[in-house]
Amino acid sequence: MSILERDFYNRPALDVARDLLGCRLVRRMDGQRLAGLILETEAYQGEEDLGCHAAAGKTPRTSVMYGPPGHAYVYFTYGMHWMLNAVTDQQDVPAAVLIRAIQPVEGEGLMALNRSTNAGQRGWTDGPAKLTQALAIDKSLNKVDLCSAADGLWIETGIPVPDSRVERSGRIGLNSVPEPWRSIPWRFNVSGGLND
DNA sequence: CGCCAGATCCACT
DNA sequence: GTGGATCTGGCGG
Repeated sequence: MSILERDFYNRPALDVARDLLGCRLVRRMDGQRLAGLILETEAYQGEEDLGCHAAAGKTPRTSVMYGPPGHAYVYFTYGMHWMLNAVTDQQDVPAAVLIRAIQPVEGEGLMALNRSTNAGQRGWTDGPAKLTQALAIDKSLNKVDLCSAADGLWIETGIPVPDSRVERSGRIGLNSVPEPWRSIPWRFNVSGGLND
């Protein structure tokens, strides 16, 4: 295993979003490892990106995005869901990458327990709020350092994903965000999963 | 299957 | 007071 270093995150969100595909998201719970390969991401870059929470400026909620790269930005939405982002780009440039889907590879049993539904394995972690539930991620992990295993959440190198397997599209769920931000192709996903 | 409404609460206006 | 980077179950075709 090799934990991604801070320099990996010290780049624009668009670059980090692309390169996080295939990397291994790891959560330590009760001494056990829960992990999945990242299949889908979205980039949110700067106050000028009207789809980014930082478009509202620096607030208590968005402050972590203005800090150093390589930390977790975990926020609450829709009255019941937690979302996991990785803060990117240099200090004072608010940017982050939303992790939208993973493919479980370690600790599948615990993930199933964390998810209430009895859907197939693919249904455990194929949405941004599903994977946070499967990995027991909530506000207690907001702002933790992803470049260290000390806080129980980090990202390791994984399986390289060639450009031929990467699909791009507009970001999901930005229903009231004006163009071009609503449709700009800042969502990345691995076509067909990683069943190599 | 696809569509739709309900759930539920916090940050920001 | 408003609406959201969502998910789920129920209902109809």
